[in-house]
Amino acid sequence: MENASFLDGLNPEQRRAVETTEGPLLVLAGAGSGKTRVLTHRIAYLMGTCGIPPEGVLAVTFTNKAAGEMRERVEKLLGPQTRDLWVGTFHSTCVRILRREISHLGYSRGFAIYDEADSLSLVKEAITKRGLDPKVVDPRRIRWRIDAWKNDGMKPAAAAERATDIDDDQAADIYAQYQRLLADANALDFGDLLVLTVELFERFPRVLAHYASRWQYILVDEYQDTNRVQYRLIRQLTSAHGNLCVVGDPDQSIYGWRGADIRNILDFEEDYPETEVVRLERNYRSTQPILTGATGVVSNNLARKRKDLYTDREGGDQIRIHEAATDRDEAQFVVGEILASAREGDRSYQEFAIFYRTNAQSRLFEEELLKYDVPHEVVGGVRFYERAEVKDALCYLRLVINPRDTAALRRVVNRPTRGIGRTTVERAELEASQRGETLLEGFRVLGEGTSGVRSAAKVRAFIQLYELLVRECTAAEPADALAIILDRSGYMKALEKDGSPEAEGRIENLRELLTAAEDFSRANADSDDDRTSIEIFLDQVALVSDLDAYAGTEETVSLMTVHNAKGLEFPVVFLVGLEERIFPHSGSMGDEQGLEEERRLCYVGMTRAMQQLNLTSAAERVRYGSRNYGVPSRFLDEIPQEVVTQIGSGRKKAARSRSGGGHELDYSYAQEPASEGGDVRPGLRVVHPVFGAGTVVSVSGNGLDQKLKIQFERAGIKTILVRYANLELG
DNA sequence: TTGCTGCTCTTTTTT
DNA sequence: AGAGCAGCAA
Repeated sequence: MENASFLDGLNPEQRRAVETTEGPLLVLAGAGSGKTRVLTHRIAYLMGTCGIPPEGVLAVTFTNKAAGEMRERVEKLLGPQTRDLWVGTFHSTCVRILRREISHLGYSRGFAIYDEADSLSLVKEAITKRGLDPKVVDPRRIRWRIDAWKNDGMKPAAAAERATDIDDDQAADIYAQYQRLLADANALDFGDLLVLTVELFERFPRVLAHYASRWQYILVDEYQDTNRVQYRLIRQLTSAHGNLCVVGDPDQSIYGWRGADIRNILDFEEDYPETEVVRLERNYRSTQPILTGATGVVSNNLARKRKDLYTDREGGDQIRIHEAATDRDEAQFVVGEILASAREGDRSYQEFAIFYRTNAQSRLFEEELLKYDVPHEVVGGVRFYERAEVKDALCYLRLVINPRDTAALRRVVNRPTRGIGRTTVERAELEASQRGETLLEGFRVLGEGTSGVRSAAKVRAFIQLYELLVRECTAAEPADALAIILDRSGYMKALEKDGSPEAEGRIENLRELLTAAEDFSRANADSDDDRTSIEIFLDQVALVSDLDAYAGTEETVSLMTVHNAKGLEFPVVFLVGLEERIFPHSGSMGDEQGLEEERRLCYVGMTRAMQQLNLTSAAERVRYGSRNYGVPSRFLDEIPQEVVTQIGSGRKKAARSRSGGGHELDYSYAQEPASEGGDVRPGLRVVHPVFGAGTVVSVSGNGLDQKLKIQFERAGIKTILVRYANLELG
């Protein structure tokens, strides 16, 4: 392999970022400046030119998808010698380490990974165990607090010590209880994965030494979004050599609420003396108006290092702003634009993306897209692996692997309903805690029950089912194990018997789960991991995000939150719901920090656009089932006006609608009817901006109210109000 | 114990 | 508007 090939096509700064292999390196990479390219070429350069073996490199990315893509791109440069190269998220990397080493910390290696729902139910239990009432002490808030502590690397003792008020005292107390429950269940939550890895390295220097000497070169992507524990982990791993390359952009720091600490990147040069700094400021993605607009917004942040992005792409469309009267109108506008642009601009659907601030906003757009048969893909929202039936199946599997997994057991014991209700579960819990045994043991005792427990026979049957599953599933491949579970538990049968459309959907989801499990086995056939196949499968499932499953290659319009849009790019972007209290979100407007993060989020959304950026808002919006009136986002005013074009109704219109009660129709799109100068009669050929070519079937109404029934070639029969339709003669 | 009804609460964003 | 939950009847 030619040495030069890893540097080919890189600009001088990118090249420097690749070639500076020794010591700490900070790459400040503006949006669209080719940072992924730098990372992949750097890895290839390390291995291909410097002769570093693959196992000597660790690359940490933000999502599993990014990890997969990175590995793929490195393989393209180097060939398939990347097996021992570790690329993963912080969480997946920690899981792999812990599966090998966690026995040092007194957990057993079959530990379960608890997601948010599992963790919440355990917090609830912890609250009760501390003699408090979950209705009074909000479990969600406590969970949030615990998570924040974990992100800061604080264990219960430290949290209790630093608690400054009664609330914190109480939370710290529950935190301690919660950790005991986790330990009893042999389970870790997301935060633990990081915290325990750091603890492991701290307490067992020899274990740390093993990994620190293995990974001679470490790369971290999206460094602006790392939290304190992640920082400490990286510090531990690089203590020996300091060969650390971090890539990030302070302007794209959008996870402060999750514990990301922007100090990590701002203080990097102090924390790692003799840091080389490379700035990537040339943008390869967007046209000048988009870049000017986005920079205009983010430069309103006071706490910001100055940075100048530039692009060679002069010209290009202005940023388009549309202020709709209602949220429904907004959705109609966006979908109408997509349809028109797909036709006239000759674009394929995958070139469009719709970004919103909150998941709940997706619904109207989905409905509208559905109405016009536009293929689309929603990223996020209700996650596949969190759907009730999918999670039920997985909990059976979890229980087979880890009999102490109380959250899984509680979930599964009466699914499908088998007569083991709340009372019986409580009795088993009592039994278990009295004997200091697991919940499963509690059930077992109940099942043997000579005491007059009415449900004893049913519990016994469940225990037998469980033992059967353990025998048949433990050594099986995940897909086979799941099939056995769904069969023997009667789960599938219960759904089939149900027969309702919802049940049909559930069955469909379970089939999809089986397919996913089969795909998994195929992909991991030659894995040299020392976890069992089921273990790896469960680990993966626990840590996948929807973004990971998102392919982005099919002929579909993409819908997602702005957070999920990070790292992606699209030719045409619609950033919607730009209203005060939505974007910026009401929850973040209180303090300057929160507001600045919202602004960065807006910047991230805007800079995803390559050619055309559309920003929309609605004056009136239904929220929580009631009407709300909004004001256009301040971010819209922060965009330099010379790069903006207002489309459709102006702000005056929106203001009128807001103050004037009855909502007025928007005439700005009204065109002269196609009938001008001649009669419209059935048989006339017309072209509609959205539905395309068609033939008039019938005419009704007069003047402005004239309606046409049109048979469209592609869209079927629709009734169209001539006034709004902007029809042309075809 | 189940399943129904009517009430509450939600919404930030997610590895 | 919709989901999730508590409370109640069968």
